[in-house]
Amino acid sequence: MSSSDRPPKPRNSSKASYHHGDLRAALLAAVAEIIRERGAGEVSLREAARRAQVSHGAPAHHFGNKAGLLTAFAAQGFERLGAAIEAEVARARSADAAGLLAAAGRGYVRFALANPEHFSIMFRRSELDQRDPALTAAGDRAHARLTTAIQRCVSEGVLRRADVEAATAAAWSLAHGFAVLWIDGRLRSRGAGPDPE
Amino acid sequence: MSSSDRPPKPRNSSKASYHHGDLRAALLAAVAEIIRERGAGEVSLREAARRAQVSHGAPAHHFGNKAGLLTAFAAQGFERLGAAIEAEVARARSADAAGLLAAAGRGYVRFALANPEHFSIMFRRSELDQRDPALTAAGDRAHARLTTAIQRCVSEGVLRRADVEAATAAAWSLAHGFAVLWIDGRLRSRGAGPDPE
DNA sequence: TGTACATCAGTGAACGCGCGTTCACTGATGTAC
DNA sequence: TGTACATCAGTGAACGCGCGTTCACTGATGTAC
Repeated sequence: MSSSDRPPKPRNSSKASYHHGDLRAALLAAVAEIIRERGAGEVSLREAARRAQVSHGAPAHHFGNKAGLLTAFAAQGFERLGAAIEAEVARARSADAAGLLAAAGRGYVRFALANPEHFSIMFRRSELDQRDPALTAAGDRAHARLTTAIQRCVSEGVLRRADVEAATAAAWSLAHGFAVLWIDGRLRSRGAGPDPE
Repeated sequence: MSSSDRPPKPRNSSKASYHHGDLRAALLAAVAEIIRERGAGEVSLREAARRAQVSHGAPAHHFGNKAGLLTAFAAQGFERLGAAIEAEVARARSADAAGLLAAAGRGYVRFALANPEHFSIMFRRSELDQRDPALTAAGDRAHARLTTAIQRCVSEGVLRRADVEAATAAAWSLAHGFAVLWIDGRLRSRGAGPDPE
């Protein structure tokens, strides 16, 4: 008995190895799942812990507090947003400046439609820890991708320097508004895939 | 003693007369206040009751449940949105079709910036009772104001009929995105008032 | 004008729930020797 | 290879809180006579 009443050690399966394996990633995935199933307002440390199959204290231990978890999730979103814009711009490498800007917008929308859970948290500033360096860095990086495309428009003479500010606001507004309305289901009556401009 | 230990009857002051006077309006105002001070996620029946100075059971008695309160608040928002668009369009009566569309967009943004509390609830569909007739009616009415402006563009030949769908999506996206980003504070670094297009 | 009554807006006690956070702890891991 | 130890990721009990909802009730109001 004394040797057999210990449960068998968990196997070193592909995922679970070191304590949990990757609790951080598991919790972020749980957050996405909760938002998908119940909405962004329903995220809680305890529910995330339940889904990641750890005790309810674990998330706080890992992220400090609830804002920490949401902030990490939002930062992950900004990383992906930056990557999505980058990818679309790269695909349109040979296009002119206006084409690049359109590509950036397309990347923005693509990201939002592919990651509505992240998107719905990223802009809830009041629930995030805005001093978090990872969050601000990721946000700045994503923003820089848009700015770069606008600058290209200026240097190629498509856009006057005086209009940069307005153009940035307009392009961002258009992409953002489209994404928000689409995710909310208000634009989804007809139409096929996402359409830029 | 027997006649004086009753507290003095509340005076028929301009507001409080019939039971509460206008509890419905007081609760809706309380909701706006909570959102302004603490954010849209912090609205609760009990806090609204506290601010309206009634018992915590009163809001449920009036609106059925929490979704009922939020739905009434959102419906009020859509009413105001429709009125705001209407007002801007009326002011631009003599403009051409494109001018009318711009005016409609201006009305949309004006409303959002003047009523960020309502705006932040109106598009949280999952928290509203979407079968509520007052909500859908107000929403449809506001939407119709945008559609009308687009139709004018078609009838004046500014827009091809085939582009109506895309133009509606673009106009709405632009106005909505601008409003959302502005309210969130992401566009607010420079610039004076709200700028259309 | 006065009286009796029906209505129903608002009360307040009670319920059970899930939450965030804290904290002493355990036990698996990596490391020093 | 083997042993002792320090670290620290994750545990689980405990706390106090605010919440939504229910429900028997009260008492101000409007109405019928």
